[in-house]
Amino acid sequence: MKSSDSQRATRPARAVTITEVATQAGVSTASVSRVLAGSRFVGSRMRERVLATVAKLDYHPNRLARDLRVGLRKVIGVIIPDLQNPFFPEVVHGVEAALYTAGYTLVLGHSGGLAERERTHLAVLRGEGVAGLILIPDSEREASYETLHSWDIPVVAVDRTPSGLEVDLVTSSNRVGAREATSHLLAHGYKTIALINGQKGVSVAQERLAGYQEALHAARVPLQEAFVIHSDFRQEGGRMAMCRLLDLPRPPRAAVVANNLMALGALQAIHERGLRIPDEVAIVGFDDMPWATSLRPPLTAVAQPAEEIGRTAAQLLLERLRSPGRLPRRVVLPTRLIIRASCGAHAPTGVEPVVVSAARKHGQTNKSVNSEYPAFKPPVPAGPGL
Amino acid sequence: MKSSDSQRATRPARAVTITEVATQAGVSTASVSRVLAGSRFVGSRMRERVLATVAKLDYHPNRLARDLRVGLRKVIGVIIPDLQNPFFPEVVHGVEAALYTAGYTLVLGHSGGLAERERTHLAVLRGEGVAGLILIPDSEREASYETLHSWDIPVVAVDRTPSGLEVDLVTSSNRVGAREATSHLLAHGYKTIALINGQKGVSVAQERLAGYQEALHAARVPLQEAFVIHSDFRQEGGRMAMCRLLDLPRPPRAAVVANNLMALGALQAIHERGLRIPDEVAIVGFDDMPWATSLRPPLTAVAQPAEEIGRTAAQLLLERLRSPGRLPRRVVLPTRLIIRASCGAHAPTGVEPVVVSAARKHGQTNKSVNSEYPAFKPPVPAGPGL
DNA sequence: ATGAAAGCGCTAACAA
DNA sequence: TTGTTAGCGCTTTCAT
Repeated sequence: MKSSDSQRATRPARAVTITEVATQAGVSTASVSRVLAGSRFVGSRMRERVLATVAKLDYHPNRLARDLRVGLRKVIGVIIPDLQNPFFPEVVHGVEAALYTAGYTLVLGHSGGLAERERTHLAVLRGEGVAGLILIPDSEREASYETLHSWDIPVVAVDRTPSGLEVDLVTSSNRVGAREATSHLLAHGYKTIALINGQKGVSVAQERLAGYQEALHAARVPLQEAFVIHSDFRQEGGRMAMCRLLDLPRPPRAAVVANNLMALGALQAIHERGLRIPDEVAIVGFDDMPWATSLRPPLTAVAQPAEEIGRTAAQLLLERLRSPGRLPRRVVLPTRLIIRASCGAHAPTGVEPVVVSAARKHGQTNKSVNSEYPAFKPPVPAGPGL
Repeated sequence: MKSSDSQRATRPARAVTITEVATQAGVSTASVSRVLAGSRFVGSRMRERVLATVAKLDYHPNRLARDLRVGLRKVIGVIIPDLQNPFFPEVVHGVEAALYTAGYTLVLGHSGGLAERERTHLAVLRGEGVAGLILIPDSEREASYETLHSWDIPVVAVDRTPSGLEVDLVTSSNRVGAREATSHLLAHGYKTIALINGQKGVSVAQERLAGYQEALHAARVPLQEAFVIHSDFRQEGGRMAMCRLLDLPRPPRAAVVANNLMALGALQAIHERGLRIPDEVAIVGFDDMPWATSLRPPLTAVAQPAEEIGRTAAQLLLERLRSPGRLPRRVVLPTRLIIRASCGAHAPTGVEPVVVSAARKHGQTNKSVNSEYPAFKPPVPAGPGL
């Protein structure tokens, strides 16, 4: 429209500025600014004139200029490690929802688990002057966030604990979740239960391992080293891990798999060998994903409130923006064991899964609610593993 | 560090500015700017001094100020309709990859299929002065992008055609994909094939319908109205659609399902009725998702190169940024029919799927490569539908 | 090779 | 109630 269509410039056509509006309306830029800011100190005639001109010229205020002047940006940076793992987009979804409501804009950085990319994004976000940062730390090395120290903006970490960083943190009750998953299998008579876990260094993995150990310990079942495999949170990793388990002279009769992609891989491995679930191998996964119900048998899983995690993280950030000074908080959102059929339990109703337990918010551990379990008859598995 | 830790301000601590660096180094701001810009006209002593001071002060240039001054922003806006559907995050992943390489930053907006949200994001992005826009149009009403007309920046649409908008477009060969899926089923002897599709108004849905029709027509199989269901691209929609089909007096023996979430829903419905796949109902889905191989039977699907779609979109945008003026292009990326077992075909090797055909880039239609098919014996389904 | 100074578009004192 | 003006942090002529 306003650009020379004949001889297109490389730069985008300069946009309408507040000055042009002011001139056209025959008022000062200050007045235009005031009208647009909704100041109470403007005459109604003035307001009309300005608004009309704004509409006529299709004026859009330049946020850059505004933010530069005011020294405040309503922009939040989000760094996530993996767009392939559906868990993270859901978290982002939650973040987005909260930010949108609060009028904040979201700048997304994808680290792909690469420390360097993460650093680059951090630098860019800093240059952009984002008001706050939601960080889902890279899975590899979770240290080296010294950069953040010299950078005085609120940060909230999600899902994984960045070492050496005192910030708000939102996670789900990984330990409890893993414990419940394991206990559930134990309650059904499984005695040889493997854990396919993520990288050793990652905090989620550590927590899930801890939960697994707790459950075994509580049931006085000795931990077998060979049954704990540290993989990489990805599908192929899960497949290989399960292969290794099945290659054991005395393979486990059940497995807890510590994330959704690895669970998929584990299932693959089991199918490839023609083994039946849960009769020959029982499975409890992590993350309740849309496909869980479409699998045969449907997948029992420890559900994490991904979206709520994101929303909570955003809210924490927004709060801290209002009142810095607060001490760092950690919010632990409850996981839920959703019992379907892959674990060898028969869900009472054909369709609806059984939901078991929940940790409570704000760092509390959840009490186990084993009493809520329907009294399943253990499958009494007979096979190599027993 | 530099903020008063005792009496935290609401605003973030003012960052180090170029002026401070200049003063500290005893040079002019212009020099600092030049050094940082990598100008050749700077003495080596100067450079050293500046660089040292920059490091000492931990100076990070303010991109806002820079961009305001220069009138150019290396920021691209991306608007996507649905973060729950794993297809879109993968597209974003591709976009991100390309943008990162080119040094661009990504601002993400989530419309959730809501026109108003989309408008809001558009306005914000405009205010942010993004250099370009990648738009995956809202599924509901794809019109009303008049806003974009008055806004003179390059836009590339992805996946769906925004009506009334002359912009670059990246899609996959939806028509061909749907045709191949349908033809494949026909080739295996299925004569009653349903299509579970997305909303009528959406361009992808239209294209997939067209492909479905083409295949039927080519095989001289009459189209049955009742077999074409327009759902909503979501899981529950797919489930209900499949339920409706199975409730038909003469239900179809096979179905093409036009996206991944709906396919999951359809499977659910089939399982709920205790029907066997593919013996009683054969299924070909859209989108080759990680879980396809973990389903039993593994899901035959029309794969879309989601990530490549995103990467291509970003590249198109970047190109146009360099040379506006160009005429709008549309790039059609090839789909691939990945044959597994849910369609009633037996993949030759136990594990590796058969990949059939591909449309070629840049708008060409792909030639069907039926010759590549191993000679499957049609399952000769005997049931109500035949 | 380096510095002085103008100005990007906007808001917020301060005046009037 | 409205206008004038300084200046946010940066780059970029234009001098020197």
